[in-house]
Amino acid sequence: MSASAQKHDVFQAIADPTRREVLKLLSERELPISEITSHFSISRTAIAKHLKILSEAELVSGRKEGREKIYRLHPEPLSELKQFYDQFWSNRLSVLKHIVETGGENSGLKLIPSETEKKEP
Amino acid sequence: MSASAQKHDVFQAIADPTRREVLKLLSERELPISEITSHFSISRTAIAKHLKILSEAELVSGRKEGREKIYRLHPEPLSELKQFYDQFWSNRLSVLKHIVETGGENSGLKLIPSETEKKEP
DNA sequence: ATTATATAAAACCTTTTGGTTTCATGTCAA
DNA sequence: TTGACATGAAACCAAAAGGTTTTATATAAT
Repeated sequence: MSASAQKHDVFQAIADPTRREVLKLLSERELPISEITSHFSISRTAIAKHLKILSEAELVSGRKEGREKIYRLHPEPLSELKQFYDQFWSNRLSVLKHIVETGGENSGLKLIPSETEKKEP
Repeated sequence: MSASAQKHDVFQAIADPTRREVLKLLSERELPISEITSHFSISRTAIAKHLKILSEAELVSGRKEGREKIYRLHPEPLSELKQFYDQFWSNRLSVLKHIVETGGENSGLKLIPSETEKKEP
């Protein structure tokens, strides 16, 4: 097992709000399709398709138990999100550049006076 | 400024690989459309559309300078990604649950023997 | 054996996406 | 003022997304 052709990647998988909701549901406990469906206003078939996409992205897996299929979350691939995020926001020169260039506006970070400067006003 | 109707959100914006590449490019320095286009094999028009989507998600902004339009990155909204990621992976009971239930397989985390147990074999 | 549940699979439909090509417009350079 | 850029905007297209409905199948419960 290794190189999977992966028709759907994590980024695509989480692009849809319904799919994000499903993941949230499954983060609490594993659930059969029917129960997942009950949380939404769309058809069971539609949910099944969403689950298929999520499982292609390896974010969930389903096992059949009796007549129902029970899905469980596999949060691992979400680390790609963090990676992507970090590419722009963590320990990166570009962030410093951004802050310097903009003076920190809108950066979510601020250039603040040092401790020593702040104390004793 | 506040409630923006936001036709495209961050998740949708980064769903497309080309768009992710564009963001990467812009993380180095701001660039005019033509130059961005030169990094891809698709038309300038297509790139312009991608930029529109990115700017609807407020991930980039463009200013017109002379005859060219220069785009710059606005990484702030990407924090939504981290938020989403953290929802599943950080400081969450569900993570512990997941680890306990699976014994840590595929979790990216492991249950290892404590220091004292490990020492002196 | 019969019926109700839970899902699977297929066919179909509409809207959105990701592209293209074509034409118009503003700006810089000769 | 005449081109040569750099874009903007519109029309058009094929394929993918997100749904629905219908039909079939396996399993549980009576």
